[in-house]
Amino acid sequence: MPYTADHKQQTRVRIVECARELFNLRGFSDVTIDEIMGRAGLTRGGFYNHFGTKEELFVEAIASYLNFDPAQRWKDVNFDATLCGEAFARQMVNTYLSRTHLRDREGHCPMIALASDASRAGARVRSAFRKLVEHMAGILGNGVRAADAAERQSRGLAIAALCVGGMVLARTIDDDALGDKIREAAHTIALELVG
Amino acid sequence: MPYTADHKQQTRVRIVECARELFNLRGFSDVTIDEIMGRAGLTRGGFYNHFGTKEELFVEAIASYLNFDPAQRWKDVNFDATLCGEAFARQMVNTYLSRTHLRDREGHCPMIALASDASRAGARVRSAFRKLVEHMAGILGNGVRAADAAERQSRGLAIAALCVGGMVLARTIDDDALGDKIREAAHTIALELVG
DNA sequence: TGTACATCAGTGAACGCGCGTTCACTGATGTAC
DNA sequence: TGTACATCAGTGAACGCGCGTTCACTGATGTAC
Repeated sequence: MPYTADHKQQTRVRIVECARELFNLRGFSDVTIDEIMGRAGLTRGGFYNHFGTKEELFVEAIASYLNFDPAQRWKDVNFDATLCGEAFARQMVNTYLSRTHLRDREGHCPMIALASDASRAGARVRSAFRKLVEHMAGILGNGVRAADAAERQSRGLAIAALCVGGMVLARTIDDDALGDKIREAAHTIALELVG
Repeated sequence: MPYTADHKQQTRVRIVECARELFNLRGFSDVTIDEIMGRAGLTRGGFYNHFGTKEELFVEAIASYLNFDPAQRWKDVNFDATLCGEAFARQMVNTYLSRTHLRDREGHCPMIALASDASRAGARVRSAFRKLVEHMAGILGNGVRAADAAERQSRGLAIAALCVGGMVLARTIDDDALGDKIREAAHTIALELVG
């Protein structure tokens, strides 16, 4: 067998990362396979050695964010993966609504820029997207004071909505100062809601 | 002058409405001018009698939502435009996070499905988008109890983020029951935040 | 150890299709007389 | 009032371009001997 055993796998991971960045920047439809492969240091034709279709890559790009490590990408973010409960939820709010996250327009969470593209895509894309929502809302719900499991879930979902919505609006606005106000406003309220 | 004075204007308005609906459904890039004109009962070629470019139509489609009248589109929504202050803000939260609004995937607010497309578009599109955000946050801010103008603005922006984020996630999720839970959770918290 | 071979990740040209935009033309309608 | 005309909203074919996908080929690398 030519090439080392994980050579192809490494290439595949690189393509997925490049795709997630470009999709974040310019959306699923407007990014070409040519560009993605170029960013990964490859050429167009090789794409189909790794993925059956462009949409299959979209699935992977979204799903890959479940393994995202904030501390690795953002040196100024102290992310402690060993925390739990309220402390972990507060940390997630602080990281998600940080200025660093807002400014990283290619590395940020796919829910911020790709929700609409995902809503129009196939079942596997939407399933990957749902897993991100459930993951985030689960962590936030675990950190919240609530009377029962239903209220815990409900508040987790609402705080996730506030985090994502704050970033969506802050990212889109054509006025950096106002964008940062939106981010800060959402941050303040989200922390209040965690308790 | 052939045709009545406002014939062309009426056609233009119809094109803008059809465009907003299609953009909401499938995004700016994936909707063709052919489809938009077809929905408006016209043919492709006539488009450039009304607009210089496809992006110019995008500006109008977003801006047109400022004149949106919920009561006219949604018969089951009682929208009283004469309310003011807290009552008007509560009414906006109730309408925005209603099941009716969530289910109307072509008629809903452009901020829900088109934020990413807008963020990648030109200055005029982004300006139109910002006006929507400011309009909504202004109404919400006016309905909130706050110590000063800055806090009023901040809380208005945060509630707007929660409304938009709740609809973005609820709309994208591939599980109707969970989608509605997200909408309800955001609705509950948004009403609490208005006060 | 060195060499020939087999494998398959990667290449790049080509295909087919569809979209934004242009343009010469049509024909319905308001106006002049 | 009736008719000829001028206007311009609307038509639809055509253009140019770029993208997703395919495919025959290349060449770097691990393996067999």
